[in-house]
Amino acid sequence: MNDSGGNGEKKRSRRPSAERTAQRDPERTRAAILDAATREFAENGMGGARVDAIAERAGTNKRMLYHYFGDKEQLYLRVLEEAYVGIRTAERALHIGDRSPEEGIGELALFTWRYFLQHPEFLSLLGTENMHRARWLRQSVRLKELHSHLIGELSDVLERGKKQGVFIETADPLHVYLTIASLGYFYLSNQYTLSTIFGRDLIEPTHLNAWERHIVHVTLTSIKR
Amino acid sequence: MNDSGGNGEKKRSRRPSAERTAQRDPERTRAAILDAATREFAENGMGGARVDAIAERAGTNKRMLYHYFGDKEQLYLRVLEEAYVGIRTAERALHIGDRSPEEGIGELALFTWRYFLQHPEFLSLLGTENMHRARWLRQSVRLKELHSHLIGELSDVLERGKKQGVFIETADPLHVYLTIASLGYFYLSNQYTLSTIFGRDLIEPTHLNAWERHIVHVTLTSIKR
DNA sequence: CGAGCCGGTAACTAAACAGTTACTTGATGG
DNA sequence: CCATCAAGTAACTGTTTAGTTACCGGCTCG
Repeated sequence: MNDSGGNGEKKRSRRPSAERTAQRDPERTRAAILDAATREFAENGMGGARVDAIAERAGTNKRMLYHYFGDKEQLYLRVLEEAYVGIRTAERALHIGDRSPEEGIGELALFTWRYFLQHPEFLSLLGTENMHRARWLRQSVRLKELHSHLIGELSDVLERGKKQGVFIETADPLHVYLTIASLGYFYLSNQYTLSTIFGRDLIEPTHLNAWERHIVHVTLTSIKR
Repeated sequence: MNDSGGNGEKKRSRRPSAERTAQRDPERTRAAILDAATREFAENGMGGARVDAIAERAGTNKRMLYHYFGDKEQLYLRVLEEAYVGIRTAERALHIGDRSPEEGIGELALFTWRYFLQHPEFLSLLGTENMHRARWLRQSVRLKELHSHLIGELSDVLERGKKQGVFIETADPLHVYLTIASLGYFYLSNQYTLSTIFGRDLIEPTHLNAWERHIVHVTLTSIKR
């Protein structure tokens, strides 16, 4: 991780005047910038995010930001890539093929909903990127292989379900995933306008639980024979 | 509308030198600004939209924009309000209660999908507003009554379906509407990232038609007994 | 030990931005 | 035919912004 390697613990100076300057830690600074940028881009979008605000949130300054990430656009793309890596990595750990087809799909629906719920910044980043017609994501070279695994595994589960006669023949893996993602994404990312216009606080635990059950119900009834 | 009222049609000058300066038309200028602002805000969000760009798109200048709308925030709220009025007005014309319960719900699903498809700027504005946690929509005084009609009419249709034994007893009007809106919104507003990561062009007519049928199918199977 | 490198700071710059002001033009009514 | 007023123009202002530059200080290795 750290190039200057070895005994990284002994760096602390004993001089009392040095207490404001924390020990140097490139990895931590880099991670802090990425984390701060994730929050800033999620809250304000690519256009609305401020480089100064990111530096301040990270407890550092612009010089370091440009040093580690080049410029605002490259930093944004990094944030977006990391967000995708996050969800796809967690998804793989599910192993939805280890259960019965019905349980596997239900599990994926539950996982997706809960991941969205715990990672509002991911939803927001997707929204921003789509407003810009995937301008930056399209340039990404890292994200070609990442998503095929999901569709492949989902496809296997559906095939098994069809052979067992529990799923309809027309069930399509991409459609099933889009259904699950739609129901989670819209409810959460649009909760503020929806709560306002319909006068119901959608983020309340009661409603949240009801919608979780609804997602699983809708997904399964739409593909069950 | 126009304070100086009366005979607004006879204003045209016959002087040939006046051809570059179009006739004065406050209503048209106002509408042009609102239209230009809708596109600019939809494409760039509240933070990313540029007042100069709006004026240029409208074929006018900032002075007129500030004259008619006050400032950028008030203009943005106006755009948002008009967008909501647009969809809710079109929805009312449907009269989903005039058909059988099943047909009524199917009709609402089809309408919503097609409206979203034809008004991408509406979806984008919702996205922007939600990123800001409905900061401006909450301030709107015009939009309290607008949405209750939809839920009321939907509720009636569901009740009728339950009495006829075609719908399950647990079907909830808000859930049904959220299901329909989710499936349309996510597919369209996230089409760019989805097409990129899954390598399938979702805006192609074949896929569009398949998803339209899917929405109706999912909505109805989720509430049918 | 001291040269140089690396993590980090802060002040700066050129451009872009929202909002304003001084002005022009042309229609209208007395 | 001129005083008035509203529609419209364009240049300006103070502030904010992305990106840069000059500098600091401590660690490490020759």
